[in-house]
Amino acid sequence: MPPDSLQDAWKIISRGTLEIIEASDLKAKLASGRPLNIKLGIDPTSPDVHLGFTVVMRKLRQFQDLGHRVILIVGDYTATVGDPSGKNKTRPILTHEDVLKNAETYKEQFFKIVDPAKTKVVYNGEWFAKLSFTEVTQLMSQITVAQMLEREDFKNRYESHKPISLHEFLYPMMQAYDSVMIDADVELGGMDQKFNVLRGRELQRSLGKEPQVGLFMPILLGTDGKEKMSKSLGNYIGVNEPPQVMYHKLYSLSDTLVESYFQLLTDVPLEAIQAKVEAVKSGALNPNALKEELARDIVTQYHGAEAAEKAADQERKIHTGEALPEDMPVLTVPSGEHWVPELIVKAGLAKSNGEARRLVENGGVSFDDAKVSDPKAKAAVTATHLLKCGKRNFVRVVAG
RNA sequence: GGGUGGGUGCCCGAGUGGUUAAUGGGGGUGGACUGUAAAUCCACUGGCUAUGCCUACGGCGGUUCGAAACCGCCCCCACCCA
Repeated sequence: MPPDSLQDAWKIISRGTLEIIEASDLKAKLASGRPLNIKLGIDPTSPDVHLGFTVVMRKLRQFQDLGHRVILIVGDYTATVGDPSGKNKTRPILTHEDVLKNAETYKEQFFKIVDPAKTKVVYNGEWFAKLSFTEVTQLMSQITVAQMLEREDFKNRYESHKPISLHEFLYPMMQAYDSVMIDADVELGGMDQKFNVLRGRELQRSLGKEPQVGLFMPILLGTDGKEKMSKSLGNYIGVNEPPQVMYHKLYSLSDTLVESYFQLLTDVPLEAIQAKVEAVKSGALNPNALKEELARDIVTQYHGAEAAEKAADQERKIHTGEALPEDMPVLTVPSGEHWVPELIVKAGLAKSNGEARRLVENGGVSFDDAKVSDPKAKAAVTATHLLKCGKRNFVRVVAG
């Protein structure tokens, strides 16, 4: 590889990374000109892929575009152990069957970003199923309890008197063993994976193999701008979400996240991002405009330019009050009088009559643009009506 | 195996016989403001067409007019000792 393209490659690879251990090793590997084995291990516990996962996937794709090979390790075995990383409690152990099913859903979403032609998928049960107890023992003898307890999450749990099951100690070593088995050159992960990835490096070295490089990407914060993006926290944007939903979530993103989202989720050149952020700071650029650009870019990646355009248009209309969402949910009920809270529940806008009642009492509900303030109110459904709860929740109520 | 401290609503965490779905915080939802966001302020936050009824403080029994609180047994967690 000629030196200038090597430099370009480095620029692409290092974009957005938090840490590369060791950068010099990676440069050497890249300079060798051979296709590298880029490892990503997944533990398909939740099959819904959100933008947080795509940070790493995009990086994989960049490696592929530079001629390298991705090895996706589906942790069918490790998932039954449960990665303790970043958790303050023991994860539930999945059945093997669940894992395989989740893996399929995961792969489908994974290949929206990563090129399947340059990807090898392996299940780590392939080797772990054959490992003897003696071999496991030998593997575990490579690390001490004190070393394990240095790891942030274990330490915290230990100190705060939360349980740590002994089997959780197996996980980092299993992940390390994966690297050995596939001759990983680079392993990608979030910073929460640092400990595990470094174990892989150590293990390879002690077995006389070329150690892998750890490439760590930042954890993408969720739409609230506080916690990491996660489904259970409800601050996620799923790659399978419809364009309108995706657009809206991105558009209502916390201001503080715009720069990092651009950096980690788009290919907009870093200098250009910087310039835009400066422009917003100086007041030359409306922050909304920048968010709009972000939302459009990302929605385009998953749904195409046309869908993004449409979503942008819809979003704008909704906010200016010009129009209602096009595809709002429809609730069909027999014509006649209906207790409003009941309609709200049926429409899925509240979980219980009590909650719906409270919505009404709080003044968040309107029926055909008339505010409903009496929780006992009934609405006459005769044709097609508009039920609104809060600013953005609309339901078409149709007599039928 | 022995000892100690614990298990409370979505989460954290008060409460130790008696108005009460159960202080407070977080989170969530609605409203005001705004830029859609943030910050701030206000309201709501177990279920039930409901001035009442039901379900709730690890589980099951018991004491009592009355228990989340007292007693017994059991389950679970952490720590210390072995």
